[in-house]
Amino acid sequence: MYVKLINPATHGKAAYNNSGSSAQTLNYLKQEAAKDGQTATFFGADRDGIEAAELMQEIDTNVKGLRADDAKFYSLVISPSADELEHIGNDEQKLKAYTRAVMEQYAGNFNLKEGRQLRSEDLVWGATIHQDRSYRGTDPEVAAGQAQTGEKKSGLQTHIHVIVSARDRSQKISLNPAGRRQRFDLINWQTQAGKQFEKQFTYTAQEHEKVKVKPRDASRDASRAAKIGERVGVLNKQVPKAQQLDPARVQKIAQGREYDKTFYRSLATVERRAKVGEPIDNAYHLLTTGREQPQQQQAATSALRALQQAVRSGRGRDEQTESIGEKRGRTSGELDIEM
DNA sequence: AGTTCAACAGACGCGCACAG
DNA sequence: CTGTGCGCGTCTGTTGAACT
Repeated sequence: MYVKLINPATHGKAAYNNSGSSAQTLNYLKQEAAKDGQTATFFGADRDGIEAAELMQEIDTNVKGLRADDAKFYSLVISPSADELEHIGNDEQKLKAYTRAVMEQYAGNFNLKEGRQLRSEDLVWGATIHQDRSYRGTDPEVAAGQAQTGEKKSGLQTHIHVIVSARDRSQKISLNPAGRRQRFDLINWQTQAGKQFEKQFTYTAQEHEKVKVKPRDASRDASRAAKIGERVGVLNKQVPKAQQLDPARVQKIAQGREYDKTFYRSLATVERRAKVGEPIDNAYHLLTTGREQPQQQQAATSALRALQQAVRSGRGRDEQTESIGEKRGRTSGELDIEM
């Protein structure tokens, strides 16, 4: 199972521009369906047969609180492998049921304040099933002369397009699946979606059908540590004795943060200050949290904020993930989605 | 009520070093 | 040569608070 969030910026086509009306995107999906000889009707959480115009109305009016250039909706593609489609007999009803389950998971993956949970009925969304895919100019088969742009791909190519509003139904919560991982863990959702298919249809996924998470590469940690040690040494010569840093403690912080960007950014900040003779007495705090000042807690509300802060700084360092979206370096093409 | 601001941290992408 | 990963500058989304 390959579940994808389309990035309109890198995707090139205007069809996925999402900062305005959804008319363009829906129109495009309609056209594509027409090419397959289908008529594009959409389905939602609890009903079928929604017309494009109706969905457009829903999406385009569910934008209170969003700014002019903000994303108003997101385009998702749910793309089972040919084997998976085979397994369920390419059954439209099963695909709909599956999409509904995946959208339930989509809603559930948003981490909201005070542990609020969203259900799919809190979302505004609609989906449509496409049966075919065509070759694109960027496909390797086209480059190799084995296929022509626009030519239909063979085999089962059924996939599902979903349009989901960037605001919840109450228009109070922004729902951006492309943002921070603490807010919405895209990889986790994609993984869940794969497992959902296995569970829902009693299927055992093959390795290549699963989301792969690359573990962090620790092989260079030793050389990182050496470099950091050197930098701390240089830095310590630039500050008065009382402000000098304990190299071992700095190493420990670096290790704890898994040599992430926040650590390096903070280290660079401390170095810059040491160089111009500014005090660096908050160095340990800065290196540990990436923040200059501890969160002050005057009111009860800010206690919660501090807690969230602690949670944030305590986890969520990037595990490196293999690109399953539109990141550079993708060459397989096998799972690439025809829009 | 709605809008703007400031602070912050994660994501993105550039330029570079290095391996094969 | 290409591909990959690194460090870090920059961009962007999210938040609560301070403004209308």
